[in-house]
Amino acid sequence: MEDRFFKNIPHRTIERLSQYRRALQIYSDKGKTSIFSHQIAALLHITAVQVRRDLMLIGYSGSLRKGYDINDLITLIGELIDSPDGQKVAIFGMGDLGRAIINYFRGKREKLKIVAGFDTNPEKANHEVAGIHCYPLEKTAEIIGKEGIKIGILTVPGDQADETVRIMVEAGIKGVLNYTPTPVEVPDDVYLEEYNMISSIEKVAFYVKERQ
Amino acid sequence: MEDRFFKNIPHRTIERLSQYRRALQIYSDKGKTSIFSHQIAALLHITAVQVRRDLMLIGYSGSLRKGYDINDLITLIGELIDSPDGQKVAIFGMGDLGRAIINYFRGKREKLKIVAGFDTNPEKANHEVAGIHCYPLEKTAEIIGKEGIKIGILTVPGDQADETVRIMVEAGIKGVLNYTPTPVEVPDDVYLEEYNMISSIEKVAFYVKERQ
DNA sequence: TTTGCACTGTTAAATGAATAACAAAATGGA
DNA sequence: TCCATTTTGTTATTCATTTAACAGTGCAAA
Ligand SMILES: NC(=O)c1ccc[n+]([C@@H]2O[C@H](COP(=O)([O-])OP(=O)(O)OC[C@H]3O[C@@H](n4cnc5c(N)ncnc54)[C@H](O)[C@@H]3O)[C@@H](O)[C@H]2O)c1
Ligand SMILES: NC(=O)c1ccc[n+]([C@@H]2O[C@H](COP(=O)([O-])OP(=O)(O)OC[C@H]3O[C@@H](n4cnc5c(N)ncnc54)[C@H](O)[C@@H]3O)[C@@H](O)[C@H]2O)c1
Repeated sequence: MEDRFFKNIPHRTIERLSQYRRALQIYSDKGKTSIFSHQIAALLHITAVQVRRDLMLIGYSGSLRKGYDINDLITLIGELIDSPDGQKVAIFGMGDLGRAIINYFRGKREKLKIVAGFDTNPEKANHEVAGIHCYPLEKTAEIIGKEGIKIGILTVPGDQADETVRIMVEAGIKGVLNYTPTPVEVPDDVYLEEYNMISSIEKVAFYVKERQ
Repeated sequence: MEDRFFKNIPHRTIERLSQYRRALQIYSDKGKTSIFSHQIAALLHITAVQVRRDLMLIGYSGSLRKGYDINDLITLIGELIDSPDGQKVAIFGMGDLGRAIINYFRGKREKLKIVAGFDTNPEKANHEVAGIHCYPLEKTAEIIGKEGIKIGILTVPGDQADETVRIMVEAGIKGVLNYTPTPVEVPDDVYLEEYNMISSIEKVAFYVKERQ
């Protein structure tokens, strides 16, 4: 019932909720306790109407004169998008990007923790890399199963992406974030998000060119 | 006239064109010379209709029995999204992420080159970092102007993002790709793209949770 | 030939998302 | 006390994008 309710929140709204939380956190750190829709909007370069509409969809009400209570809203967004017991994340490929992500992620989100890494390089496997234990790829099924890890970030070389994601899925990973430039295949019950940095830069380059 | 024509190609199509090119390159490397719409579609997890529609919009025709000529299509996409003379890119913040991007980007795209880096850290400024010359931030206006750099990638610490982007824009940058978790402000004539890695992971985590 | 098949290319319809429009409520000041 | 102002919450409308429908075409096999 409640699940149903959450299910038909637009994908774009889900993305924005995560961004609202981040922006709200910054405001909160400055000592603010409440915020207006147009202030949130200005931070994210969207309209105030859109902010109000999103908050309406998640059933949050602000007060007419003070706007939205920052801490309440952060809590509510957390209840909606976080898992109550937290979720564990593993990194596949402990190279430059993998390490950068681990360092960046550390301590950022309480409910979402990187707990293991996997690499084929024998110099990395069975050692700590950036403070995370790195396992050899063969141990994937064992560790993923034992730890109950459901989310994997893929940062292996492009030509290893297909094979690695196959191993991940077989081991029980249900959500893959692929930073490789190689598009990969997953079964229907696995959620896949691909991010291609080159495309982002090319898009910026295209619109810069077009505007001149 | 021709510009007009390109202008009303949907933003999402522009994003996909860049991805088509990448996927086509992989196919081409395998020795293939032609490809069907449904094959391109399978690679990118979209429908064949959408591929055909996109290609229609850019005015490319395939042959009925062989599909699309891979090299022709790569060339055409290049003519559309690349600048004929190439575009130069600068990185602001030569830390873990900045270096990873430089290494990753090297030699990937002929028409899009990272040619300079900027950092406030005196140990980095005036040295080579990952094979790119790193300038102190004060030199931004001079170098950006002299080199004619129009695109900047922002990888400084979050609390430096606002100030750094101000300096970039003042120096003449017309397209910003912001990898900082801090949303930034740019004037109307500057194209801004923001990517927030935490939001991507949170989105994956959300949909994994919801499906259980 | 002719028929069936596997494609492409294009127009039409449906879906999804953002924006606009506006009613309702609380506050502070006239 | 009442009015103007400011902001929320919600429905209606517009806009963008995807998906569906289908006509057209060339090839291969009968
Ligand atoms: N560095 C960047 O900024 C950047 C940006 C976007 C995308 N990418 C992509 O991310 C991926 C990683 O980039 P990187 O710069 O970290 O490369 P890297 O070479 O530094 O790291 C790759 C790591 O994966 C390990 N590895 C190789 N095969 C493996 C396998 N089958 N299973 C597990 N681990 C394996 C290697 O030992 C190495 O540690 C690449 O696909 C790259 O194209 C990188
Ligand atoms: N590392 C990641 O995987 C990752 C992922 C997503 C986002 N980010 C974000 O990217 C940014 C950089 O991350 P990082 O891991 O490379 O951090 P880092 O600390 O390794 O690098 C930051 C670099 O910026 C330089 N710097 C500081 N102030 C500057 C200024 N005003 N102008 C120019 N240079 C300046 C520093 O000297 C340092 O070299 C951060 O905002 C981080 O949140 C990082």
